[in-house]
Amino acid sequence: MPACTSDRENKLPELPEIEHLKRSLEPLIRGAHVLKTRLQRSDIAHQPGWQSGQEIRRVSPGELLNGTYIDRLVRHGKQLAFMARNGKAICFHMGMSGQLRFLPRGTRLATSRHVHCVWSLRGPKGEGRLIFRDPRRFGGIWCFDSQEELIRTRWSSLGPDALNLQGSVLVKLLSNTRRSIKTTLLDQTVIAGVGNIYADECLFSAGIHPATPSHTLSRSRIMKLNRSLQRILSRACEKGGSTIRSYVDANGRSGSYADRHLVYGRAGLPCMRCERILLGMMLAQRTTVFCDSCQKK
DNA sequence: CGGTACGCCTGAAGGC
DNA sequence: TGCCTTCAGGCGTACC
Repeated sequence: MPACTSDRENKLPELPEIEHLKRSLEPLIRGAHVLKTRLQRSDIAHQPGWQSGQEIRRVSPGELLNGTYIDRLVRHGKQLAFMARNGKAICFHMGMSGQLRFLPRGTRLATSRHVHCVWSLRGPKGEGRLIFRDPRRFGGIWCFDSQEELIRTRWSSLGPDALNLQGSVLVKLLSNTRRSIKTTLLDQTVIAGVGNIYADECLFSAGIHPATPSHTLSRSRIMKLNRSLQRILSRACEKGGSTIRSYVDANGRSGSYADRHLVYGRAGLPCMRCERILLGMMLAQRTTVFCDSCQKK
């Protein structure tokens, strides 16, 4: 039996990866004075009102928090925001391959390819540069004049954060949609933060077939699903998220959760629970792996 | 409402 | 060995 497939671990940073990133960045940049910003690729930064095809409004250094202080880091779902002392806010989405790295003064990045924005900071642990790097450019930076505007215009369309979600809330969210449970879990406007890896993992853990129509799930099965979701997400947050080649934390370290994946990336391999061969299917245009024996509709 | 498809983008991996 | 093709993924959007 092969130990593992040639797991093409190239998946997006989901909630646990972003939460771990937030925790690793906080001691380095919370309270930091932003001394200088350099936007290398203007199309990676967005402002409300800017739409592709229209005239491009240049994002100014001030909008990237130049001259002010980073007071707080806030995560919602897969998105991370810096709240500044002057009231402004910037929000990051890492897409598939986004990285935020803090480089203490004197250290260099192995490659500066695909570095789109650089902030020079005087932080609580000393000076350094914060870099945003995103080879695939599915991610981006959104600039807001106020924190209220970020929440009103960008985060209001997201569902409640998946971490510490109450089971009874999940019951309510799933009750009025006929879509498959996997599709619903991936919909950020329903629940914020669940991506393909953790959707498959928590459905396996809860014994629920991914194609089950959401509204047919009993209250007790949804409560069980939520317990699985909370356990898997919180454990992954502590471990630093999945080991995904493209994900690294603020210090450049990758996560260590991959060895705990029971279904993700294991289609065609034996189920860890019953040893039957795990099946793969496409659901919501995404690779889905499940055990036909352990997971029921 | 839900489902299906596409484009965006790069690098890993597989075939030859 | 190196070139070429395929594929993965979130998310916005279009269309049935």
